[in-house]
Amino acid sequence: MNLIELQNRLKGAIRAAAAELFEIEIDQLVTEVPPRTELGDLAFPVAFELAKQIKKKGGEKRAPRSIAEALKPGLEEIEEVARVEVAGAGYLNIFFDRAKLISELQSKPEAHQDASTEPRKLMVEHTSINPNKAAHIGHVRNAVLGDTFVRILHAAGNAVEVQNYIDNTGVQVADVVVGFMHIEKMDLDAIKSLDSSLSADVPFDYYCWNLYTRVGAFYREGGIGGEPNPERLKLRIEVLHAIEAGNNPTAELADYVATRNVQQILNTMERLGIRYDLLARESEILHLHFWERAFELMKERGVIHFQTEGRTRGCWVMPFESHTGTDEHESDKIIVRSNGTVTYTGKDIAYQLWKLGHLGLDFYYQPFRTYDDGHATWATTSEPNAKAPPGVLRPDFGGGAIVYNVIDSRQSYPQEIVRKGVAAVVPELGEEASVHLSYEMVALSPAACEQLGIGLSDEDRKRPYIEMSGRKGLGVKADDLISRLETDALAEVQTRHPELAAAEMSETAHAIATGALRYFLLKFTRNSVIAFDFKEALSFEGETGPYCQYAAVRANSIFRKLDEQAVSTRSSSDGVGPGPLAEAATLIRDRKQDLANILDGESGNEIWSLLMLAGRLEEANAQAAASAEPAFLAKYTFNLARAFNLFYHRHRIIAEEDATKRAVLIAVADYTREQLTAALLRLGITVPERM
RNA sequence: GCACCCAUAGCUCAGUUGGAUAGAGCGUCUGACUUCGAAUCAGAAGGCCGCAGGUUCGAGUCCUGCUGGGUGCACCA
Repeated sequence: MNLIELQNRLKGAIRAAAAELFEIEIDQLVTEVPPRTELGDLAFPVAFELAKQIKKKGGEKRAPRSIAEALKPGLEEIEEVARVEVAGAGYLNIFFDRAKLISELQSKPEAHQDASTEPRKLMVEHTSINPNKAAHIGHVRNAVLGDTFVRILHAAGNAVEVQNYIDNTGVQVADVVVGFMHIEKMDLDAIKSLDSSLSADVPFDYYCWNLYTRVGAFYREGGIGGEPNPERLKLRIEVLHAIEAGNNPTAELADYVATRNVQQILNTMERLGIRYDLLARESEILHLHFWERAFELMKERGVIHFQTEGRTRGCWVMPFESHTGTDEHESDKIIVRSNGTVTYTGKDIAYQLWKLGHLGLDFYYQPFRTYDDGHATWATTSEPNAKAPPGVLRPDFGGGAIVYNVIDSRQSYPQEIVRKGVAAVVPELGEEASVHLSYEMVALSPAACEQLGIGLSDEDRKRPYIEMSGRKGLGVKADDLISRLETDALAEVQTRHPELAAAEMSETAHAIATGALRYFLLKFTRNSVIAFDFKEALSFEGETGPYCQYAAVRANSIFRKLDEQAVSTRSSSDGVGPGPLAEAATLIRDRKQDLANILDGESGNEIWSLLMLAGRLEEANAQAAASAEPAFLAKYTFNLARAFNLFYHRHRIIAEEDATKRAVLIAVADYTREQLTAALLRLGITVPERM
């Protein structure tokens, strides 16, 4: 028995009563948590809705309170319900049988397997950083959002495939290649020897970050702000064509640069506990002719048509009536240019069709990286005979039932076109199969810019935030920030726990740093712009990841102490005993009457409300999954940690003299730490031994 | 010009498909370490929820208009 099951039973009882008494089918039954525990554990404002329905149906006017009274008896029959009160204008407030429920909540675990009997697979694409430079904090928001959402979907019982799209043939990679070839005058061998000679301060992706900003200036006369230099811009086109064609020294060089950056980015993400199943590379979408197939499908189904006149003469366009055209802007979206080349959106439709299992073509695959725990990240390849080491089993990639694309909100227009295009090609899929999991950008606060030594104009200083730009090299690099968090955390650990071994110290510092950064990026809802601020991001106090970790660490230390006590008392006798948790469980099972007294009244309410909050993890998770909003789970986790810290302060658990009360406190603390640890794990945050 | 997003405490943000007295964190002020560790807790102060209408038993939440800010609308990716 968990709270969701209990809630469903209550809903069932209300539905049955409404059907029987008023002949009304309730489609949406709202539940609510009363503002204070004294008002009950669960509330239904259903009588208001029923009053409306009854009036509409028969014209009879009936007071919500009397409707609530009529529904009451059916609810009171349920075993775990102690009593039901009608409150306010007509709320149905449910009070659970606390003594009964506390022992039932103890008997876990809740297996979700029954929910996931359907074979459908969900797919999440996230990170997808252009492989031409190091990751910055904005990229990390994308990755953390995506990774956390994957964990939430998993916890809800879904099969999930994680993809990271690698645009290894695009202009951004081409620009860095131009930098290496035409600014640095390097060939592939020179780049390789440079790569192996780089220091840890400036690894390959950092080097590319700097080079990329120099290319921006290189394209203009006299540097940034100057007129475009057509001769040099032609180099970009040349490189781009060479990369697309493949099988030439430039393409080989580009492949090395892109692959090395992907490796570096994967290293960065590994620091945050983020991994992928598949790296889908644009080079294969190109070379395996995914676009050509999608083009055929789109022509067949009449999704696009050839323009014979007007400004877009010679192009294949997709009509897009929801956007009205103006003099400046076309209402139709060009998919194939008049020179015959395909736009990015066209390629994206092909990729999306493959993801959903409706392209009729597949990639070849090879392992890109394997991890100690047996996990493997695969990459696409155009080599049909790609080999995998023995023992590494290839999963079936693609064919997702629903595809979530984690992409920032600036791309909502192209994403809309992809969604509509795919739905037009495969009508039975519908637009619901493609979900744009959009989020607002991470920008820099003016204060953060100054700390980075970035000069601002007076105009910029007045703005609420300044957009980061890879092109301008304007941004906080992910590895820099993580390292700084680790340094700060390590200093704290060293002063608090000088007795720990060095390895354990740095492990703890790493857990804290990851917790701080992940929580910081998750506490904002997706459509809120994060104006990055160093002070906030580097904080370990207040609403932060470390705060939540600390609550779990404290809870664990209670049980460590309890175990130590148990061991020391046992050593004098036979050396075996039931252990403190089992003892508590026995007391809870046998002393129902004492239990009821302890859980009653003001002090009982306070203990009980923590247990109820801890019991709502799955509910919070389900809501986070349904609304694709990881922040919801982050807020829940923080609130649970906060409630535990309060509980921790009010009760001396180990020193409690009343045996039954002690058992209750132990049971509640144990249940809370389990739920809190599980919640944190879904946010990708681990709980260290000590901190 | 058109589309989408945002506006809630001094600052940064929550506020679940409309529900009971609008909540956190930071900052400010006051207090709590003989402890299961103070990366903590308690208390105080701080709100015409951008403005004006509307819908209804009920609106921070839904609708319309307005104001102010952001983003997008390439034969770029």
